[in-house]
Amino acid sequence: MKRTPKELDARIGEMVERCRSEGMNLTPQRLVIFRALLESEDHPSPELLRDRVRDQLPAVSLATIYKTLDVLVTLGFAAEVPVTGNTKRYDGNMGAHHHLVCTRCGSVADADHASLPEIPLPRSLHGFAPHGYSVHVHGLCSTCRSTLTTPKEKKSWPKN
Amino acid sequence: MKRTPKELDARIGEMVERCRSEGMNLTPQRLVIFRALLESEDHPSPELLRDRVRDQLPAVSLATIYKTLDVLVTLGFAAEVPVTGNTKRYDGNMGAHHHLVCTRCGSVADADHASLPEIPLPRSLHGFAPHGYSVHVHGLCSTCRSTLTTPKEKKSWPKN
DNA sequence: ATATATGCAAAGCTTTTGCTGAAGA
DNA sequence: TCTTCAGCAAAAGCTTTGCATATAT
Repeated sequence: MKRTPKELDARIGEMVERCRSEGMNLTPQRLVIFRALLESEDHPSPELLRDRVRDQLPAVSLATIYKTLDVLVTLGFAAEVPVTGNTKRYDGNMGAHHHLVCTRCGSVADADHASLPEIPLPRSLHGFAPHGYSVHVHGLCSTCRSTLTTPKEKKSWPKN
Repeated sequence: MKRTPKELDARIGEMVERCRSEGMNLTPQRLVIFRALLESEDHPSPELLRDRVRDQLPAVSLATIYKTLDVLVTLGFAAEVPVTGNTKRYDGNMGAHHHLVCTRCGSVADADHASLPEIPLPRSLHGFAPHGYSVHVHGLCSTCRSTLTTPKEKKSWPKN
């Protein structure tokens, strides 16, 4: 998610306020991790996020990354992204938006909610009461599109 | 996904054909697991799927469940569902459809693609070449809606 | 000063892998 | 008979937890 420095600072300010009002400590780890998440546009995994803050927090532990992400999710400043695969991935963009999922490399990019036409949700869907939605668009990201001449290796059968 | 016995048998027939044409063995495990997946409407995890086939395959191992699901995904007869949480979940419904995600219990139900208005996808989205989409509707499932007065368990589906 | 958080290491789960006996074709 | 597969157990990978120390307020 693109963010101006101003928006970024504003968001961090909200988070600072919220930590105070919740009686939580404002640690450098939390600030740096939150900022790194906000500056990421690729829904990083906890491990990747650790790599991104390592220059600022050389001794940070993965456990702290996990705990901080939990805090951010609980406070409503981050969300876990629904993905396939074995690792969690997080999003610091809490506005309504869609996901562009590359079927070739698995990348997940955000697209503004306004980039697709609005869907009028019915009052009820088979007894389900909808209250919002996001579209998962699948296709090819620009990187994969430009390397299409190098076909992805076909999966061979499990040889046990 | 609702399926008539006829559709179910047809689908299993396709899978049988495909196994043969690929030179793969048609084992009772594969048939039973695939059938159980097709009969599930809740996007079961591998472990839950094992529980569901245990009466027919008392000695089945979790490893076989995993391997079979891999095979089904590779052949295009199943798909991993993008979800949050720590366990994979699978879908035997390969037609275009949407997902109704309950924000209270974490259940994921299918909704026919026709249950929501069609979105005209642009040719390109920020360099991304779309080729399909599904909508993740979030809200309350009918079960959670009717038990809203009973704020008992928080989340029952994913174990975390 | 006191409550809260970090970092470490260990534990807990989920998923994958190597191997051997069993079974499908 | 000749592959391929199931089941087991071990390994690998991701996430959570307990605890002692360090830090924020």
